[in-house]
Amino acid sequence: MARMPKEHLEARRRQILDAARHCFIRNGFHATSMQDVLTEAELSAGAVYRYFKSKDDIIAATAAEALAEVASAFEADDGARPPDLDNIVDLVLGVERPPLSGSQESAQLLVQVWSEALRSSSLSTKLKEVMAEARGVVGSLVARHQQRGLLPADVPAEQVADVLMALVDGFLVRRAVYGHADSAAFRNGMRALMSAPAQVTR
Amino acid sequence: MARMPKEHLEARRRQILDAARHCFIRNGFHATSMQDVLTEAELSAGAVYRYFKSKDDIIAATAAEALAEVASAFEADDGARPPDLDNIVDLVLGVERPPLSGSQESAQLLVQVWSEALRSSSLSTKLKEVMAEARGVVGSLVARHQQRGLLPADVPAEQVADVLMALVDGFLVRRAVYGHADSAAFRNGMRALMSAPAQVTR
DNA sequence: GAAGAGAGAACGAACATTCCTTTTTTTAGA
DNA sequence: TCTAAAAAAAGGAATGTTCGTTCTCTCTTC
Repeated sequence: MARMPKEHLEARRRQILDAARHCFIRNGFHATSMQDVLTEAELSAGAVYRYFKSKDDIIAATAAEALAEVASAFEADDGARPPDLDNIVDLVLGVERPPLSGSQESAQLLVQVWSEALRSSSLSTKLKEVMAEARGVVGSLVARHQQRGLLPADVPAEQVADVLMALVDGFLVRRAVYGHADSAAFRNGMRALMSAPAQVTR
Repeated sequence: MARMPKEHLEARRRQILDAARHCFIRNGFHATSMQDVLTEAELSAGAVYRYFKSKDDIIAATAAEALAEVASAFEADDGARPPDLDNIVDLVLGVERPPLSGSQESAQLLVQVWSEALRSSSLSTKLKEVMAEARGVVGSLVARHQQRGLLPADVPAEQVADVLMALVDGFLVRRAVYGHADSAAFRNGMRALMSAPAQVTR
């Protein structure tokens, strides 16, 4: 037998997924051709089809990684943290941490994942799972604030969590469309809305 | 000469755009084939290509109408209105008014428009224009609240407007992915966050 | 030397678009 | 008012391209 070391197999797979990710971010899942991916990966068709059985397979793997990135960004906030709720955007989008701080590219890919989820029921299922899990994490964060009297307790924590998560999604849309999306200004706006003492940005 | 009444020409154009809209919502811009559109519109290729010079032309027209829908939803809130800020989602998404209340379909199409804007610079430009205009409208709404002391005045109104608009976008994502997205529960969550008197949903 | 890994030509299907034909409609002349 | 010519509108087969995928052959690695 002449099986190559599996580290090399995994490296090849990664090489393909990275190339595909670039192409998909640049042109979307369906406007990207296999030839585009092959060229970007500097590999032949025969090579790529040894690691993925179809283009849809590559799309699914790319989308799954994007969702995993989101999930881990939320999971990292699970512990009993230093939570100012108006910091949640920074917390989740990771000003210092790696996860979603890949900035514009991750946001752009996530928008594409949303739109692909509208036509792929399996992707839609995964997306809903991630959202449900995140709602739980953020919901318990909200509940702790309610117990401490920092938030009105007469509203279900999950409803507040939905609003906070919608804020994150809306922020990601802005980050995807414009390149920057100033999280400090965003946090400022949140503070004002929450009637908390605000610090002026400029 | 034998030119048909222009009302019929416009009806044909509408028929094509409606069919294309359905297809695009169902399958996305680039996974929808011309044949799909022709079948849905119950027209031949020759007929459709008399009204649109290319598929990209149909995509552009569909996206432009979606953005116009968003723009008009925000413009309708321009007057000195009955504005509770936490009602903005209902206001903009139109619980009673027509604009974006087309519910899931409009939200799904808008997500596709976002993702298409990532690869079409002309669409990206139009999207930014609509966002900028909406920011102005919502910003002046915020400014009025600040003048009345309902919001901290030491934060630029536009920063608060950005947060509110991000909320709307996030809500639309939920409405696109799930079908429903309960706006009453969402408003409830906003009230809690804003420390305003909350009404319990259940 | 055996077999996995990769290259790249080849394939059929599907694609957007065009082109020619047929049908339908409007208008002008009688 | 009816008819005929003309032109527009629609149909649908045809076209050339591009797509995703496969197949065969060569090279590389254990």
